[in-house]
Amino acid sequence: MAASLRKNIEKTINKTLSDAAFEEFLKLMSEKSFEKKDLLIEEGSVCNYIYFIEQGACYSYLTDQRGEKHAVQFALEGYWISDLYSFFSKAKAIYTIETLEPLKVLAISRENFQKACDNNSCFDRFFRILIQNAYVSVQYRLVKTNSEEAEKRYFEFSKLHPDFVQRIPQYLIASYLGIKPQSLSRIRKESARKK
Amino acid sequence: MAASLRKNIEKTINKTLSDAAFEEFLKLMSEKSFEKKDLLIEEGSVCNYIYFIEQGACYSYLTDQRGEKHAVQFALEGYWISDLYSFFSKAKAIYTIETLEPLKVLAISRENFQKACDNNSCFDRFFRILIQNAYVSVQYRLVKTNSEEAEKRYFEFSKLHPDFVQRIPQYLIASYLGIKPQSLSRIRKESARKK
DNA sequence: CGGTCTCTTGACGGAGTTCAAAGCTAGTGG
DNA sequence: CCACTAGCTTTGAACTCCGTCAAGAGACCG
Repeated sequence: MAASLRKNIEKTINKTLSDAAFEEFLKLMSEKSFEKKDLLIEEGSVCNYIYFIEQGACYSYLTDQRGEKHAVQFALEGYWISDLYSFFSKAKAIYTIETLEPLKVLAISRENFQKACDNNSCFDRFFRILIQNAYVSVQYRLVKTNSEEAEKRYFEFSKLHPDFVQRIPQYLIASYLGIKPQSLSRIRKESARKK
Repeated sequence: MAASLRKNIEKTINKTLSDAAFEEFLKLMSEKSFEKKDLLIEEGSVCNYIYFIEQGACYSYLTDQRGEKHAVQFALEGYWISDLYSFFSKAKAIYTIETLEPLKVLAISRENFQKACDNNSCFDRFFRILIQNAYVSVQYRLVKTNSEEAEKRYFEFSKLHPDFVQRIPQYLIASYLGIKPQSLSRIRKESARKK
């Protein structure tokens, strides 16, 4: 049970956990299930959990003043997702997290997160590395958004995340890339023509 | 000495450090000075330090295939800067860090970073929070880049970072915002007209 | 003061948006 | 199991924001 979580942690900190240490951590997490289109977090409410995806797919987005949604992150099996600012500061979340498929997650609350880190400092390290990887990749995405055209960004994305392209609707991928669905459709059409 | 660093750490982890703990940490850092236009890290070489800015200003950028530079981060007094991916993985850096003014920094090497975290787990926590804050703000910048027009991004930026607007050349701010200097000039002209 | 770097301004062009409408697809209920 | 609907994708035409090219004005430094 929760083998994927254990693997995820051990791979991240690059060392094995004792059975006891892992069991202790796992006790601090609760399993939850969601239907398709359910919200894990809603903008405006406080985000009390960090989620590890066991099965299914979801994504986070920001809603702008005109009511348009802008995809921020996708999460499939083995990914973590949350609104970290809200989680750590208890401020209102600015992002909403919505499922794309029926979802099974392991959730850790703020209090239990604190406990986990206090019990065993390797979890401070684990979350540091997790967030560090997320930071590095978001920073890269930002600089690419500022320096590359949409077409190139799309091909880099589909090379890096073929699984996302399979399972996530095109209009959300467009949003994630910072373009409109019409534009992505044209990019794909044009690239099909070339070949 | 290094009071600003101590304040920075204590504010971040939200508790005071013992003199001994801080001294121990400080011993792991070395003070370095740079002239204006010096490079702290160069794209293609391995980044071996994380830098804490004591005095001066610098910024990181990515150079694209056409040789154009894209500003990624600015750092003034009290900020930390590095190429984290290169630092942690020992891979070649993709960013260059260049001073904008004569610079005084405290630098921590990879080995000493490891020691600091091993000696005192509050540094694992410190760097987790530091990177977490950076992550939250870069993610926000990205979604704003994808959802707001350049004019609005510029005003949000100048409201949030009036000190940057004072000390950093306009063409670099433009680059940071993902637009050309000409466009930023026109945005500023237009806003002056309105008032 | 001369040269280089930065900022401004103008005219034009192009990547991506907007608006609109028509296919297409998948999920739902009869 | 099929029909219907809602949501997704595609396509076209006009438009817009920002980029590109070019040139000149201003600022800074040796």
